[in-house]
Amino acid sequence: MRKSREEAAATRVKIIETAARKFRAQGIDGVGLADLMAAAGLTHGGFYRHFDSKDALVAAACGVAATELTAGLEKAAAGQSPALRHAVVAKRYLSKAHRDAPATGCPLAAMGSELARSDAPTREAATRGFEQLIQVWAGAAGAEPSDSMRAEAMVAACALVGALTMSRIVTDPRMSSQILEHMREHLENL
Amino acid sequence: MRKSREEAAATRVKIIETAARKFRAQGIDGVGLADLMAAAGLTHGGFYRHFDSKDALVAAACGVAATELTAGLEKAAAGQSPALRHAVVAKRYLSKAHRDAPATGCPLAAMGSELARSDAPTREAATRGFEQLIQVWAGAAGAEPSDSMRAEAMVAACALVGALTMSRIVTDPRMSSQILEHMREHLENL
DNA sequence: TGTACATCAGTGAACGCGCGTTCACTGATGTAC
DNA sequence: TGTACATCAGTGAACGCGCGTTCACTGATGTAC
Repeated sequence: MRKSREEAAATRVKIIETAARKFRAQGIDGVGLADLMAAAGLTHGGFYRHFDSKDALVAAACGVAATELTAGLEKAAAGQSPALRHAVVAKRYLSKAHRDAPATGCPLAAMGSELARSDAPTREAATRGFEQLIQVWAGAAGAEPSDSMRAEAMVAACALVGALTMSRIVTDPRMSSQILEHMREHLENL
Repeated sequence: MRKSREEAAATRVKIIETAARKFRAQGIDGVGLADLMAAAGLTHGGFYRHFDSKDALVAAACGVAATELTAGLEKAAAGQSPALRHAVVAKRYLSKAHRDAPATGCPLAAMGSELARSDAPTREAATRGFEQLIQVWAGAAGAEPSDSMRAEAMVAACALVGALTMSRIVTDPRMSSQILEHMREHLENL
């Protein structure tokens, strides 16, 4: 039953991407490895051929999720003037579509409080993801941003994560929409 | 072994306050009922004399945690001018002491992503807590705030939650401090 | 006020269940000659 | 290029463990007369 190196590499990717989706949708503790492997089309026994532990997978999944998110935002914002860039990123990140699809959205918002309690490799992956989000806001593809631009981008990134998280918690649909809209206006006029 | 009504009421409070601390420190899924009841000085069998389920306790604990937080902030901010009020609330909420003591801090930051996946009663308790935080920022003890003041307070509350959450995730201590400081400056100059 | 009895707060053992992890096994892949 | 053997990706059963919840039981509290 041995698979070729190529197939094994593809399996690994499949596991990570399945995990990235399921952890965001159901939380880290909410997903069992047997569940997860079945969703990836495998049995759970083979898991440890690819990862040392569940925690190691969490770190990998968090990294992939963050990179996919920021790549999508960067693509949408590429080539825009600084002001428009902020508008584009805020509109996309603070959309109802993003709020209603945590499985494919920002891992910092979908798993934030769980990440704060995770082990060092996972928090490092999350930190890199946050750094990427800051870069997207600052638009610093090439050049180093100034201190004040970087400070502003850090603030904006936190505000994005906080607003999306709160829009998902709140039970009143009207209030949920208002959170997204008000934060969007605030960040566009920054 | 029956206890008096007073004693039973005190036990209930003890369970809720123990839960409020432990859920914030270890996450909702990270705390078992046996653990929790032992921490409250009881055996786990008696839990269901007080609550229908773990979920019911989560909702109660979330409500108590939010009320204690906002009462503390309101007390510190009481009687201040609007501008100073924001400075006082931001300084306290975005302090390293708060960051390093999630067990006694804001439940929205400590359990945010888990709350987003919780049942309706818990999310309603969290929503009321968020509303309280908005009121504290707006300083609307008596009067109804204007639409724009309420919008600003909503934005500020989200930004507070997001910044505290991110400051706990990030592995670089310098960056963690910067998140708190930059958000504080941003909100003070709002 | 005193007595008889029902109530129920808290105990501790037990329930089925799913968790993360381990392991013997299979057989196709990869390697050495 | 062909053969012999080692490797290892994936299977499926099993491990001990802690989970939320249930239950028979104890005995002090609360109630009815």
